[in-house]
Amino acid sequence: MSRYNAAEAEPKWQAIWDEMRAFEVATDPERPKYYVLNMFPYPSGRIHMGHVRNYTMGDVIARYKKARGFNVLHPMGWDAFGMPAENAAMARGEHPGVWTRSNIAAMRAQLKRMGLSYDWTREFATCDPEYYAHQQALFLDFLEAGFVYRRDAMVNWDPVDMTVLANEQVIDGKGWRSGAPVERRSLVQWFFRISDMADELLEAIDGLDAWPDKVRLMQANWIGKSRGLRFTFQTRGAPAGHESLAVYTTRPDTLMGASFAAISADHPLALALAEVSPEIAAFCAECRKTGTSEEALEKAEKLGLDTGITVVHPLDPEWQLPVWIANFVLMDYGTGAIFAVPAHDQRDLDFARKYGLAVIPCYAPAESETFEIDADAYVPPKTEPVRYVNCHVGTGRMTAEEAIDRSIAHAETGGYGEGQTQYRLRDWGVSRQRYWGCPIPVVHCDTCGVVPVPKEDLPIRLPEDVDLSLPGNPLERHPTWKQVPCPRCGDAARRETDTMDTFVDSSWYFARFTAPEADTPTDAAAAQYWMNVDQYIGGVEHAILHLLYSRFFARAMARTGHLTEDNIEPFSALFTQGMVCHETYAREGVPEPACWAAPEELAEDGAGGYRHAETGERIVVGPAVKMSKSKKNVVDPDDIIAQFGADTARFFMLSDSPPERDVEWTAAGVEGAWRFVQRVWRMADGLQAPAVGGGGAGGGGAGGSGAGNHGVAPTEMALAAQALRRQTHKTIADVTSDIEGFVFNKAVARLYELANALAKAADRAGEAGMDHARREAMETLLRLMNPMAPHVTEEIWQALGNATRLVDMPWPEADAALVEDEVIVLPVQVNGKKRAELTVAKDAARDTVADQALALSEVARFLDGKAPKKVIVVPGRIVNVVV
RNA sequence: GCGGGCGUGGUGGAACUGGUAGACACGCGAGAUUUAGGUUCUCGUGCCGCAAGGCGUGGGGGUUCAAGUCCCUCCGCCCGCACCA
Repeated sequence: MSRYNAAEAEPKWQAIWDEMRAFEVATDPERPKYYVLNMFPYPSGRIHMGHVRNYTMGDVIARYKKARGFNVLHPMGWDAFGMPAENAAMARGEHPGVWTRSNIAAMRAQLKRMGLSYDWTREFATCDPEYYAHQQALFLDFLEAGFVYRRDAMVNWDPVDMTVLANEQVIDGKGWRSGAPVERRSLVQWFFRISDMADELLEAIDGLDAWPDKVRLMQANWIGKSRGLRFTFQTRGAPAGHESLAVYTTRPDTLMGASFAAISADHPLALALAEVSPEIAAFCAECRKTGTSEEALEKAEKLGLDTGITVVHPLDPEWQLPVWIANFVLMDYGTGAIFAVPAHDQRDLDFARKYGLAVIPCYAPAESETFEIDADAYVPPKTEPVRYVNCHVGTGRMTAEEAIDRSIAHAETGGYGEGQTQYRLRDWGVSRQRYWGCPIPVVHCDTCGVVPVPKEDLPIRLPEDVDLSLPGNPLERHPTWKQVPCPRCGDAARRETDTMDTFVDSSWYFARFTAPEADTPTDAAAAQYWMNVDQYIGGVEHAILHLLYSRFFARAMARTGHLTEDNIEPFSALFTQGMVCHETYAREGVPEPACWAAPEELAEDGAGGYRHAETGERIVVGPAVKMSKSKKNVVDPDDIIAQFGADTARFFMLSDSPPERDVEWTAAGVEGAWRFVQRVWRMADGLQAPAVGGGGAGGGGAGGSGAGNHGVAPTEMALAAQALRRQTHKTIADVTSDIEGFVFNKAVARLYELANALAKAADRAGEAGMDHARREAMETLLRLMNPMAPHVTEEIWQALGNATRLVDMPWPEADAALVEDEVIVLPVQVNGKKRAELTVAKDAARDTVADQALALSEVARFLDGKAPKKVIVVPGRIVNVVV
């Protein structure tokens, strides 16, 4: 009996597919298309198991859809700009481009060993001038259309990477990559006007019904729409130019509960006051320090300073409120100023208690006569009716929503304010003071100002000779690169030295894949045919940034003629897969970073545990966590492919856990997948020579019926053969719906079941129809398994004597007559507990079923000769006898 | 704090609109093959019990002929956002 040799077969089949150009596709309006895309990787050097899992899922979908007759676009490329290349360049003295290119070469080779069905002719890297030239063209068109602008802005400055970060890249007040506390600086920056599309981007989320709810919710929260009232206070005692103070509130129904106004330390009024008051200046400086760098905002104490200024309450000219500068008021939301209602807002209450300010309730719990605010603000849900006791638009029970509506109307009628919708989403700052990114194609001229580079001069290439040994922007320091004549007047001018955020690169690559050779960013015909991406697959960590930016980009591209309005939602369906985890091994008694041991450092201790092979320390096995170099719990895909083959790695990645959940990588699990691959191979061995006994288990020399069994009428067919055929066709139906539904673990389970049935059927070789049924089952197994384990299935398919290639075979069709059972087994319950089973015809009448159930001895036992109270028959499901 | 998700054997996980809980796999146990180990094959495996039977989906309560699934309540874990007015 031979053994399947993956090391030999896999490269062979990969070469055959290459030669066939099996996965190269072209626009073909005659055929339906399917575009399946995995989030392209950053070329960090090596692929990891997360990539293997992600790309295997995409490949299953791609191969399956191809078999279903679709013209499948399945491309791969590289998200190749970014900081790590510069860091590596600094560390090794190697040019970022050289480092990146060699990483790409290594990773491409790894991906090829996995047998993924990519159209490699479409490959590109975002650092290719052929790619970023078109990105620059898009930038110019966006600039002309008003989607891009430049302004002086307070930015998040990463002092380690010496670059600006987008709000989205600041996590807990720290740079997402460097982890350094972010500082605030004022710089002139380029922005994409994404906030103008906030409402459109929010509304369209409703239509993304093939996206995970979780992602849709995260995007909606990120955009953060709120409805409220904007109105103006008249000030008393404020410096000139600050006679009024605008505030925004989502609770205008609590206007009567106002006890003070508060402004941000960055508010123009605060800045004006700081000019003349050292005390205020010092306080504002203190606020800014804690603003972003303090990580424990939760514990951050409310700080405030009374400015001495007052404002007049809009509903009562005699009523004046003090104006405080408060550290919890943000300048970049609303107007940077609020009015505070301590009774119904916890922050305001904390502040009021600390500084002895008034607490005035507007509404109270319905049941309470003696209502008092203590340490907790009273904040009932907006949708529930509450008892208003002090409100300018009415008292008594009403919902806050209703009161808010009335309050806005009241303000608009009274002319002191207007309804306003606010968004949390802010414009996307894309300027980065780095070398390894796409240059922004404009020139700064002292006479003409900001001048776009003419498109015929694109790309603006990055200079090759750069000095990366110093912090800061190498383009700024370059001796000649930025010196150019102004495209408009010809005088000496300077190039823009900012490069684009790398999220820009990944915001339109999916469109470029539809025509990677086009001499414009997209090709209309190709984009029309291939877009949108039918299935996008990637990590949930991109749920907000990348996906939101891409949605913005598609709209901006449509409005500048690079896509159509049909393609403003680029990803029709999204799937976010879970991570690949692995146990951790810690050497006992060794402190944290040093304690981690790699699996190969372990030795079994003979008692079911491990010791460290060299030091002998006891090993504490920790829970499975995401694979990471620092925890030393990574498994290298190359090692697995070398040992077991790509099919095994792919099959295991699909088999153990639901795709959206984390999967734990275990040696036992991989071996299980490997055993299954070998088992399928052996089963085919038995089928090749049915006449010569001894191949399969048991059996003996009963074979010999040869091919004559094909076409045996069902009535003549042995029961076992019929049963096998039924199972084969049920498996087709189940696996098909499992793949469609992205439940690969269940599809795998169905394949195991079919294989088990096939193995059992080997005992009955030679029975009428059995050889045919076995052959059908075997071939079906191969065809259903092919998208998951493409090499071994091709190999067996060929060994079975087929001249065709599975890669070209259509998906099997389930015979509806064989999927439905004629006879079914119904569970029979007595008082809800299962007591017996009953075999009946599929379409047996209720009464017949009930009678038969009552006649069963297991049921009669409980009846004791009496009639049952009730008999419930759910056709095709269950019988329940109530006594 | 706000929003979302999850909780099922020793383990990963199945269970469609309420209808046989534990598919499939791993692990474990017994046996067969093998010089031996591994491989392979067969059988068994939720828990208690010799059995009949009983108990079982985080805890408690409810609806129903029937609840992992629906409702109420409590507990635990995970993720996202977070001084957003």
